[in-house]
Amino acid sequence: MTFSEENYLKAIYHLTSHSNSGVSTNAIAEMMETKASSVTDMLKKLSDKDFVNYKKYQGVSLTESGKLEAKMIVRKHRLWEVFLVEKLDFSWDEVHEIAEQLEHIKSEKLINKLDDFLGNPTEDPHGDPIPDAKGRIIAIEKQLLSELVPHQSGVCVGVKDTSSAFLKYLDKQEIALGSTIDFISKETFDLSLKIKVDGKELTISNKIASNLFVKLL
Amino acid sequence: MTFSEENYLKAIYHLTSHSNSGVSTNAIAEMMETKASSVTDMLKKLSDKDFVNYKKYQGVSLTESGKLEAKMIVRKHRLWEVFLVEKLDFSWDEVHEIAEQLEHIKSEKLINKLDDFLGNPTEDPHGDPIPDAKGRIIAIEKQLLSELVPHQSGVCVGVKDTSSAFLKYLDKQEIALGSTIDFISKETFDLSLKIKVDGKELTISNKIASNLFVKLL
DNA sequence: TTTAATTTTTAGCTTTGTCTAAAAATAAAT
DNA sequence: ATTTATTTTTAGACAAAGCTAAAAATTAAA
Ligand SMILES: [Mn+2]
Ligand SMILES: [Mn+2]
Ligand SMILES: [Mn+2]
Ligand SMILES: [Mn+2]
Repeated sequence: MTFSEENYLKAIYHLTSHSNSGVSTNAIAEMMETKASSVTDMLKKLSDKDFVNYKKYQGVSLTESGKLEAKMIVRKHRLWEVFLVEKLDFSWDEVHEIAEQLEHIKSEKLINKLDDFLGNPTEDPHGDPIPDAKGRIIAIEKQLLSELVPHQSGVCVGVKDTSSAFLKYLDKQEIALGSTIDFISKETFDLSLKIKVDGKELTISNKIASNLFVKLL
Repeated sequence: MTFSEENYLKAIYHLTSHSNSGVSTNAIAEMMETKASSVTDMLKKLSDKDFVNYKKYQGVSLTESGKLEAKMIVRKHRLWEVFLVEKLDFSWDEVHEIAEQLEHIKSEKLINKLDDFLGNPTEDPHGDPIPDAKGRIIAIEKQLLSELVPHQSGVCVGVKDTSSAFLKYLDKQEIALGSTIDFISKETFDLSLKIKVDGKELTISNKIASNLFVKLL
């Protein structure tokens, strides 16, 4: 399995994880920042290897083996992110790029030992679940802060956007995983939210709220 | 810098580190398990990028920038080996292959943080020196056990052959880095050595002795 | 239901790194 | 000093992964 094949599987996995229907060539091309023609070429290759179900012009989906492969790459990515944050003291906005490289290291023994070394974490630094060695995922119920109604409270458990810009914004506002968030009121004009973060009042835009996952208290 | 370019630089570095004259195309081909024609192609590319001094038919050597690049790859390789052994509890015969992959991960910050996390080790699990962030190497004086004369004693500080087979043999004989070795006598017929390892008497072949580095007591 | 727009695929080209086979240069041996 | 052997380089081919431009299929619009 080449790096490129692994990256395509991962992209298809992420695109199909929420809407579990087939995914389009263009959607993959956009996510991978490549051209549709390149995607078509790769889909044929992945189809020959039985990692995807592909019929011309009809979108693509992962086979069971393709899904497992994808989950193992995601597992590696997220475990390495935990390592970088917990052991090497990286901040959560710096780890994604490095994990993009580390996720391609091939050694089952390595990743399982790393898993143990980290204490078998179930979530990565961004609150995303880490598949176990068999591909099982423990999904916690969480919802977007933007979907709450005033006077509800929750704990911040994840971010939807994991861009460095967004994560740095959260650092600046002192919003972190584990922060208690009380939803006070919503402004009807721009849908911005007045909230309390660990007791401290703050106003955030709806865009921010729709990228923050909370678990209701 | 591609993985392949990095591997060539590393090979040339290792081939020139002892005999610091130019190295032949064939020698590189043999070390990299590839063909001489492939080597020639790569040497042109590395020469264009000023990593090597290369003139047709006249062997090749590293430029200063090439040597520094090579050292940084060796640094990464050896630091990752320390990580695998010290933190993840791998044995010293398992780490080389994985380090061959990890040495290509690109992030200066990562490797320097890893270095600190490991306590800035100066040697890897096989006793080889780890270049620092600037490429400096602290060489300890050591010699092959096969070069000693009877009644000399030393501490085992390194291995020349790092193959899994050899390392497993040493494990079996309970010879490890740090073991005290007393050289008792040499058999004239086959040059085999009678030694004591931490007080326990043992006979080893000359081939073994010529792959063990000791520091004289 | 034709036409128009969009999406997807194909065809052909490029780069990287590899290979084999042949040619050229160097080294060794008569 | 030739001839022979070895080493090194070149020439040409191939697979992987990407691209552009054109063709084909599908979807949307008129
Ligand atoms: Mn990530
Ligand atoms: Mn993450
Ligand atoms: Mn090694
Ligand atoms: Mn080593």
